Amino acid sequence: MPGKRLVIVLGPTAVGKTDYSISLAQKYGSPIISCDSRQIYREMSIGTAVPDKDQLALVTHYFIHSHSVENLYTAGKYEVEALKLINELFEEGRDTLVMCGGSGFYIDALVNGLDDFPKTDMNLRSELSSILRAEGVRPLAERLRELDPATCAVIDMSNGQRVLRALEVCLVSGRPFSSFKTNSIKKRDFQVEKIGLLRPREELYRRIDKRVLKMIDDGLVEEVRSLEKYRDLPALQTVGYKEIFDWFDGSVNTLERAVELIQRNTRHYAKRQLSYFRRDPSVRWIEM
RNA sequence: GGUGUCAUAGCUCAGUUGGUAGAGCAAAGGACUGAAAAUCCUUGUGUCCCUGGUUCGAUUCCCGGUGACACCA
Repeated sequence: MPGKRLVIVLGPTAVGKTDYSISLAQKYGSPIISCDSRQIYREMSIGTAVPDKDQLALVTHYFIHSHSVENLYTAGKYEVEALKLINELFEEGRDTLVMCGGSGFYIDALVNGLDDFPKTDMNLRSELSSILRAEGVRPLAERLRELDPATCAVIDMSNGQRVLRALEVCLVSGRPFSSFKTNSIKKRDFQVEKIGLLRPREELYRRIDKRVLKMIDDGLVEEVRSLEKYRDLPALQTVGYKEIFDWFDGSVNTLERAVELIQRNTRHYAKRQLSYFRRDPSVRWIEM
């Protein structure tokens, strides 16, 4: 598809991606394809800072509130579903599409593609997870060392989640995790343009602090209460939800303290997003 | 006003039997192939409150000062 272009608006949380992407989408007459691993869940709204009703009315948004926390969602699924949608929209005759989001791994999955790994066995995963919880990474790391030394040389062996995933793939497939990695970039039928939004750190942190207070005013506590039954699902391992759950069960003493923790953890998150995006030389940065 | 305790990293504090100091948190940097708002790694020079004394050497001991807190008046 010559001349087709996907413009991706990315950046740290609270930098102002939503507003920016809406004006861009209006300019190009494009819908917005969201690329956010949490706004995708229909049960979560306030704590994930989804675009509000008025904003959603201005431009069609995809992958906002489109899935349920009850079903595990992954970057791999996103790659397949988003790519399908994008190709359909281009086939309708559009030249430019706007994508917006802060989930760097999802963006990479869409733009470069992930390798084909075997399907996850959830029973095996929960078995390995309980070993990780009870005994730490070591037993998993030792098994991985036998099955896939090449991966051990490359990944951070103190990262339980990484070790677990590699081991899981080895056990499910009977092949080393590393043997699935091709280091290739999948071909896409469109050009990709990445726009990164930036603000001075202090200003970004002020915006984060302020937005968290607004979430509380908007009823975050009630939203989290309504999701208590989902507490252990991966989707609810999310800044803004974890801390309120901790307040419910008393491991955090006061709501004020929970709010402080949400603000701090959101700052940490923004920082991680920045270090993820900064290493991508294809991003064109714009100072807000 | 008197007596006592304390004063060390942005914060909370350890410590140095006298040889110029280190934890947690904060903060900063980084990694990332299906949980990614997840998960993991790295980074600690600071007038050790100020002045003077003792000493080869004082952040450490002593005198005085300043400030905070507590108790007594």
